[in-house]
Amino acid sequence: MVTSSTRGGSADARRRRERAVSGARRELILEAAREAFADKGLAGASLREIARRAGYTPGALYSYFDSKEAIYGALLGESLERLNGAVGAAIEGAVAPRERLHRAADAFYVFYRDHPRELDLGFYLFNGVRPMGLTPELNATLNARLRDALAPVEVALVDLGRPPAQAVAATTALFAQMVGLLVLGHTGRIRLFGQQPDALLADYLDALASP
Amino acid sequence: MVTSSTRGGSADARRRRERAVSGARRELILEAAREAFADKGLAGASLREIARRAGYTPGALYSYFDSKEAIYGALLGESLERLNGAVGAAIEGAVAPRERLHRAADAFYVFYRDHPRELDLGFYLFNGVRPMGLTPELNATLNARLRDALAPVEVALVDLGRPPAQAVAATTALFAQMVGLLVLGHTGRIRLFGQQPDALLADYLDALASP
Amino acid sequence: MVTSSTRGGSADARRRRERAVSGARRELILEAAREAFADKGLAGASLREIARRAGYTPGALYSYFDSKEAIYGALLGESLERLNGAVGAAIEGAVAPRERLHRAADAFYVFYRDHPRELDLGFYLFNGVRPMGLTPELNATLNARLRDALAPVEVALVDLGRPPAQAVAATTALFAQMVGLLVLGHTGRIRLFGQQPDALLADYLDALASP
Amino acid sequence: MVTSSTRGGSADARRRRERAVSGARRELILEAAREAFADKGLAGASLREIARRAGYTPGALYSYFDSKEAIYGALLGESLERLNGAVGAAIEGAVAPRERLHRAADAFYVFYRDHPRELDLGFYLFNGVRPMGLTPELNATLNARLRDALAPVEVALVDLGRPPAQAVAATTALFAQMVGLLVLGHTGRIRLFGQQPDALLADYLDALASP
DNA sequence: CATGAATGAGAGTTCATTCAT
DNA sequence: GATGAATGAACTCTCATTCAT
Repeated sequence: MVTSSTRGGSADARRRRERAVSGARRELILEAAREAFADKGLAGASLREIARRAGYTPGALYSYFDSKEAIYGALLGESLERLNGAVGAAIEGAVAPRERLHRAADAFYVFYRDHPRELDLGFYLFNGVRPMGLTPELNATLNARLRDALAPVEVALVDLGRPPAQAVAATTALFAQMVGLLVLGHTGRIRLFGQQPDALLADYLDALASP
Repeated sequence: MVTSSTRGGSADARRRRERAVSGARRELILEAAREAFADKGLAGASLREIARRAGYTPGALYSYFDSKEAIYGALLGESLERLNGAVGAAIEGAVAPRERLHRAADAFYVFYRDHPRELDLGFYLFNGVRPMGLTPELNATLNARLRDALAPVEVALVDLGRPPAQAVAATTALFAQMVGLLVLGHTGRIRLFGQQPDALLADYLDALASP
Repeated sequence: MVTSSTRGGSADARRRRERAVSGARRELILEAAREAFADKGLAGASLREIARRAGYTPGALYSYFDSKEAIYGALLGESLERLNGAVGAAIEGAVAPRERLHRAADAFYVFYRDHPRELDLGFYLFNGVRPMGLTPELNATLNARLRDALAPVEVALVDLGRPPAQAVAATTALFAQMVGLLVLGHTGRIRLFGQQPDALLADYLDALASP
Repeated sequence: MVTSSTRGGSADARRRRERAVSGARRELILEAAREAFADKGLAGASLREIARRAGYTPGALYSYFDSKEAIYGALLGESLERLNGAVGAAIEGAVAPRERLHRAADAFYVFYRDHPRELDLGFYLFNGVRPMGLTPELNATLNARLRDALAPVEVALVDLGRPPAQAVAATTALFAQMVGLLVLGHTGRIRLFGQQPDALLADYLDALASP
């Protein structure tokens, strides 16, 4: 592109370049936050700890984020992107609705089973009635991306012949089932009953897909 | 001995009185803790806050509990007692297994739906792999009381003709379903799908009870 | 004794009996304090810890001692008694002044080398210019017993022909030498120089006893 | 690069200035700590007290030191520097070994006689077997500086014709003698014997220097 | 004599955030 | 944009001591 290749003088180009650099550094901070969460969980992911891992002083992060909660929010955003990516990749090439259903649900479940801290993050930010520290816009975006991640399940159910109203109800119930299994699995409560969350989910999906 | 029994068991009586008073004050502290949890959640229920609400100096609480976690543990213990009471009362007089199943599950669900902080408490104390400040004995007790609260469901399923192995798996799955619905309801996530957790649970139970 | 065997009624006898019992319990507390000191040092020998080891509640100790410092003072008193006992036993039967000198000094040194906490105790109580929490009477007693413990050294030096003024100066210098070796040994500082406190003391005593 | 050097090394200068200011404030804190020690001793020199005297909030000190023990360590480090300075200044220009011996030992002794809290500090930080909150590096440095302060004594003894092994033993013994005199002088124990620590040290040195 | 409870002060440490430079 | 410093509040917990019972 001409504009960007004309050397430097353009205020426009400079602005764009700066934004790109800034975005990269934002990513760097989020990466540090992700590692902090994975290593030490919510309580350990203090702003200081994140800054330390990112190679910054605490104050510097306020150039990129308005507050600690905002970092958490951005991190949750990225997490949801990865979730959608995982679900999308899982159903790629799956033609049969039954298979799509299984693959989509499995991808969703496995994503959180293998990254339990990202589930914590969502719970933390939506603790109590209203989200904490998130702008309404970000909140809406996050909600939409969550719905997106479950949409393939709903579509598959419709393709399996379920009426739309029933499909959305069944999707919601499956969502609840998965969240419940994840939480109980994560806290070790499920061992109380000598059960395996993975097997229980498989049973649930079998029942869901059968006519 | 004659002397001590003729003197009216005064030392005995005093000891009994003191224990009762002490127990009442312990309750008072737990009540304050419960309120602190309800008002401000886990993060807000600091030792200072609990002491303030109970009308005590922070240090005074250490006459009754060994640590903050011990208060949490006691609180969870009481919560589980109330849960068991609620479930027990609900199935009182219910003869038909199907009705017992519905009533027991409903009581469990409603208990946490109406006291969401007590669900948080349980999650907090069993965060990560190992419980935090709880003695192994208390931990075992808490686990047992949780199983107790779900036992009526399991029994009803057996009475409905399910083989034992299937009954316990179904109970666990129901547990997960309820926890999922509670968490999603509590964080408002379920509104995303335009669903009502209560209705979804009813559907789940209907399916579970049908042959 | 008649008085004490005539059953109970006498107020005198009762007073005496009570004092004996009280003294025994005082001893019990001091024993607990000694153990606490030996196990955990000055910082760990809190009033609570001492009470716990003695099988009492903290408040109960105030029936026997006016303050924590008073317990420390009494403990130091007992320590000095044992010190005098050790020194006395060491010189028993020693005729030659030179041998008495060696034995007395060695007993003194070994006592504190093997019970370093009791040296700490003395330093603690006389930290700063004036003793803390000790009555002047107790302070005078403790000082006198300390002098007593070193008196055999002084006597031996006189018996070796030293003029009195020189004997007391030499005793004081030996005292300082022993304290210095004990402190440096206890804190490991003496290892810096690759020396052994015991050997250094032996050299010092040899020089002292030679004409 | 031309640009950065023509612009006067402003970033460099700034960095240098900031480091100097920071160092000065560190000194200010250490000065406050020193005063707190002098006024109230080890027990009274709490982090809060030090911060108060320095005009800081308690938390602010953590910008300069990692822990309370680290402040103590730095303070001891400075103390040992001053000690070395005092000893070094004292032997400046002293040619005769005998005079060097006297001057070096006197300087060492007088330093601690006039600043008894700094002796306490050293004892505190090397309490028990292992140093408390000090890094091994700092510990090694402190040990080395202590040896340095006594090295002139050892050298003078060698210059007086003592074999090396005897010189180090004699230095250690002198060290112990001085520490003993200081401790006994500081706690007033030496008055018990009607002696003056300064005179006793003079006697000791005379004996040490004589053939 | 002894208890159990309570006080009030204080311990060291961590936190998110702000702001001059 | 980034630092380094600082705030101010909060954290859990421990202490010696007191006192009604």
